[in-house]
Amino acid sequence: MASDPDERDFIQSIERGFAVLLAFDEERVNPNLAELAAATGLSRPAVRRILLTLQRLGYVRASGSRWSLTPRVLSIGQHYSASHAMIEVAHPHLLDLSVKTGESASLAELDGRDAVYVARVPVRRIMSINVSIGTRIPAFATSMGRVLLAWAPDAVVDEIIAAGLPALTRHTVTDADAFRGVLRQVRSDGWSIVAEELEIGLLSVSAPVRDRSGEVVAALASSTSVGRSSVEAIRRDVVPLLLDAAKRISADLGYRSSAQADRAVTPP
Amino acid sequence: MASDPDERDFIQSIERGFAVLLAFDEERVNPNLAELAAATGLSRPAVRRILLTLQRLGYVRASGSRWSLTPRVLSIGQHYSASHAMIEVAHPHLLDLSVKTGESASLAELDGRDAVYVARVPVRRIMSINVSIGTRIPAFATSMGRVLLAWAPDAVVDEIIAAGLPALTRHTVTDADAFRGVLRQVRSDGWSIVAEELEIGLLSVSAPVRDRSGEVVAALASSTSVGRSSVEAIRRDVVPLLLDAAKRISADLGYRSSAQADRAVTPP
DNA sequence: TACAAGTTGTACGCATAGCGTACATAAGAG
DNA sequence: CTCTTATGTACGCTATGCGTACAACTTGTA
Repeated sequence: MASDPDERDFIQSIERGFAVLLAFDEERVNPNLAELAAATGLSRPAVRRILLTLQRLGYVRASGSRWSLTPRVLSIGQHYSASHAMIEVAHPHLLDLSVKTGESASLAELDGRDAVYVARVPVRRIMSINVSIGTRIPAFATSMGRVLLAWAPDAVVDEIIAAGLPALTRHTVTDADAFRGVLRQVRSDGWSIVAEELEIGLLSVSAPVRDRSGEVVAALASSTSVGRSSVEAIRRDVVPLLLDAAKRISADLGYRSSAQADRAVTPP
Repeated sequence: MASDPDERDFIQSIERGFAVLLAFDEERVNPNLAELAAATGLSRPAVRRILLTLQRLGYVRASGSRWSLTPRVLSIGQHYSASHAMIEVAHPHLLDLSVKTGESASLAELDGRDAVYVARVPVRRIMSINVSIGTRIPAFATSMGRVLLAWAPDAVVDEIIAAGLPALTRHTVTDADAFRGVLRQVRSDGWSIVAEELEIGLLSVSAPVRDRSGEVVAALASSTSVGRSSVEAIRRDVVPLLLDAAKRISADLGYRSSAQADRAVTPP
């Protein structure tokens, strides 16, 4: 019933704790004991013990016989931002890019098959898409994801292809060979534009950010919509700004391009 | 050595798992086993088992003998936002308030002694303070915190006073009786302005948001700096806008004011 | 009012999950 | 090449956490 705790050095209770914590979602906003037990596949007494534990730790709260998450769970993510200098370093550059393009700017990292937003400067529009830090999007169908995959180990790409490339819109690249070709193109171009493959109307362009070791650690992106721009306009106007911003973030992270000597070296 | 697992129905391993996860912070960005063991007070084999477990769950990653968090930890907070309709409901109103005031707008909830940002519309300034969703600030010295405390059970206020009211700046209200007086004033005014009590130069004003049961569940705030505004200007210009926005969010949450009939009842 | 259906709380004895001590081993530093 | 400091491994014991089984409530229905 539990997933696969067949390995040594694995603490079952921790897995179970997270299972219960993550069972709170759109489907289960205020679940009761029985619902959580059903959702996690654990016995009711086990779920109860876990909930009482999480309650004592401040992550969940009971109102009658219904349970809900507390804002404490948001704090867990704070530790990520606090422990990754890149996010702070990148922020002024995101802001700068956003001002120059008039569009939202984002930074994402790869986690499994998803790109995860780790920093973002939104643009003030009423109908802005609901994207926040921590939001996950399938890597294969987004510009940020493709940049991350283009420089990722082959095994990662293979695993994503093996998991399947579903057609999220009628424009999504779903053929494995075509997809590998796209990644090769991204690697040679140094940037990726994806038009309406994740969602109709959505355009985004992305470039890699490297750390001091030269490894691609994140993808910088600028996104807009078909109403406001086009693939051609992006290629002409946004790509240079994006590459420049990505280069400056990389430089701030200590990356020294071997191909060309960077003029502005400013780690304050 | 462990904190106090003396109660029944408490799963020690879950507490330990979070202890290790939260030991990653500014102090320990890439800790090794020994550092984490020292930080948590656990034995090295125990920390190792926990790390291997967290690694399998995708929350930490090993690079050599150093460990670091993965962006997966950011996803935990997503479950909070997903399971709290208020955040989505409030967003357009935050945006509207931010546009009207030209300042950042925020929504926070009370968690222990802190106010926790759960939604926010930042203003695009280079020197914007580094506040993001999940950021915690001491409730007693902020306008949002005081609004939340003004309508919180006495026990919560007592506990905060018992924990002490440190002088964070030279303007901070640190006297227990004076503080209770401030909360009484907030309750009768229906809003709170706090000037430079958390940080020199920081001004903020806040008003309560109620759910359908009439309980105060969050605080809406507008914040600015002494260079751009003043307490008098906020009281005159911002308070009416803030109260209006807070009222509309409350209405969207199903709150019906008993004192006065709301004219605009617009749940779309 | 009594019954039924669906809850959550509690007790308890067993198995084993997870514990720490102790030792082996690898990697630098001097 | 030894000393130091780190991480990996083994192992036996204990108490931690497990699920079954039952009790106590609550709520809707006959």
